[in-house]
Amino acid sequence: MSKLTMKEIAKLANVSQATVSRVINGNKSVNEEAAKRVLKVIEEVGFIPNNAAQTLKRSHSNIIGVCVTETFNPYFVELIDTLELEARKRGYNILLHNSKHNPITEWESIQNFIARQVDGIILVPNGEYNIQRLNKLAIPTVIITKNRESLDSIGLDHMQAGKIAGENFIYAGHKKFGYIGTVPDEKYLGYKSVLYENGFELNSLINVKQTSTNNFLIQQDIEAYFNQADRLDFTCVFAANDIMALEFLKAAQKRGIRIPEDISLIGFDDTYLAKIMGISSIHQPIEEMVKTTIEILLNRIENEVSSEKINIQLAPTLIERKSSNFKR
Amino acid sequence: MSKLTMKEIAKLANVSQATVSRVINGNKSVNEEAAKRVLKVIEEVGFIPNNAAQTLKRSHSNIIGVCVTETFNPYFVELIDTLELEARKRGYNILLHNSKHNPITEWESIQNFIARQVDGIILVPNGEYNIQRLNKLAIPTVIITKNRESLDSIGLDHMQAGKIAGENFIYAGHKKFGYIGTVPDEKYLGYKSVLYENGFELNSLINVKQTSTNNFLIQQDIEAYFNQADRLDFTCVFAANDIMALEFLKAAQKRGIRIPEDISLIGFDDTYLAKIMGISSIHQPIEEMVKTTIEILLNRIENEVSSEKINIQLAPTLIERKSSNFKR
DNA sequence: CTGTTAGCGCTTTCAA
DNA sequence: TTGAAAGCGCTAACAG
Repeated sequence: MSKLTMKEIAKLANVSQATVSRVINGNKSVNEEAAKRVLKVIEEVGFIPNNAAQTLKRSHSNIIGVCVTETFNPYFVELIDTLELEARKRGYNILLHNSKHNPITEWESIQNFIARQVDGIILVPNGEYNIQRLNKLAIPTVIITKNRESLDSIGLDHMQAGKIAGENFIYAGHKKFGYIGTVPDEKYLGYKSVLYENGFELNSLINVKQTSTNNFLIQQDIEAYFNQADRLDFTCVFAANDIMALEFLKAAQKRGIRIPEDISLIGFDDTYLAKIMGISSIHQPIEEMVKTTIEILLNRIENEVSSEKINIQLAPTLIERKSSNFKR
Repeated sequence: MSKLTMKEIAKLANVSQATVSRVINGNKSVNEEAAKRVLKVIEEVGFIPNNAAQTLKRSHSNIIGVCVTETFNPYFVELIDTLELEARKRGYNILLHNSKHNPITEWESIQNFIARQVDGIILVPNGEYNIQRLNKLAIPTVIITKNRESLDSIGLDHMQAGKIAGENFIYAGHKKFGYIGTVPDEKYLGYKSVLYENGFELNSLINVKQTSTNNFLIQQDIEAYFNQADRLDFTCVFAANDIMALEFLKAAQKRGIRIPEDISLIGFDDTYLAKIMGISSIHQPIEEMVKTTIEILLNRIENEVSSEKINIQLAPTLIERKSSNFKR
């Protein structure tokens, strides 16, 4: 079945191979009778053109390489899903890789993309490691969820997100502040800066290791914090993502700490985890981000426009749920 | 960068293109000096062989097509992740598709796999729609998570899973039983059969529409049930997956129904959702399933062994957590 | 409107 | 150990 070629189809339909190619590619200038015959044969034998040959010949593949840093976080799953959908609408498939926060794996993925002749790359980057190399490759690329000057990019303003969380807490009357996440990080910086500006400081940092990439490991980090702290010196806490927020919530509940009465909590990503648990969270507009990403990328691929880099920063918004909706 | 070919490498290294191919493919019979020269050039210019050409020539791609029914359920995310890892260990990439429970999309994915010259297919099927067609295609395929006689398959014994849930409830002293899910389904059948065998019956079915493929839609279905029922006529309930279990839990809590004191709850898949929420759940051994799947598939691809179909049914185990650990 | 033909970049005989 | 050359299946320019 899968060993059929246009040659056989041509023979069966009594036309040349070129004509078969024409009807498959919707070329108008084919006799209607002949076209019908070809289509019938294709249908009957279930012929599907060999994409490797097409790619080789056309020197493009209609594939977009997507590399994310993790799939454990449901935020990325939703991102991937949306990316796939929007790409498909435009006639492209996604080749998905997961760098698992490892720059070496990320680079291998990029090489694999090149080998597979992808027409463009969408990357959730791990730091700066491969940005310059990627730039030299001169393949259409857009960085998503974060901003990088040297390439096209679209991301949320993380600094601003940190500020919004901080402002919200300050406005609600908090005086003592906590942060959960891996530092340094722009959210962390933004959060801290707004605290300082208002005469406060960050009282506690619950450090999540960079290598803690699943619920269980994050839970361990948070438990470790709770176990070494005699009492909590903050009344509100901002978590770098919803998984961390959720694990904090669980650890707190386990110890009889009430959310939000004792401690207000804000997460990040606004995934369904936050929705399920009623955790306030900073929303990332996935659909807008993805649509714009595809737009920019296909423009680069298909129109080869200006070399001016595009860098878009989306504004974060806080979705308030019960975990922080409590004035002191 | 990406327009380099072996020809240029050959010229730069002062050898023939064939020799370049030889060193890339680790062919022994190449002069050591020459090989070193070639490697150096490749390194310098960052050459990566064109995979489309390789695939065309070799008539295999080292790609496995994987098509799942959804990615919303974290169970499938974990499945995909493990699949990717195990495949990569064996030198294969994954081409991932999501049929979103649509047999037409599923068939399109399969056709895309053929077009892309995948060496094999791993499928989480939607019913029976494409099983026969797939069989005719004569491409190595293994069905995962479910069993299909006409193809290689590995899955949990869903019937048995339903029985285990039912038995657990009966053993704990329950007399009135509920089920949440889309019916008919093997888990449902197994559950019901064990109830009948013990002189009980299914008192309530909370029907989740087949089209309810995310939290929100499932929530609506469950809310709809609660809203039309004056009182619950069961004291225990088995949910077809953890998402449903979770949404039931939320809907119950909202109404002051205590889990497990008023109603015992068992979910299915044993995802982190169940772990997070302390929901008892029937465990699916992902890693074992995936390893066996890859084993069977690569055996078919690389060794073209017997045409005897392999059908493996794994035994389900119940992981008891607080949602059902309560004797009446 | 249609067939012939020349490659796309690679692997792999075959001879040397 | 090596190079020349054929050809994987397809597209597209060209000639008719």
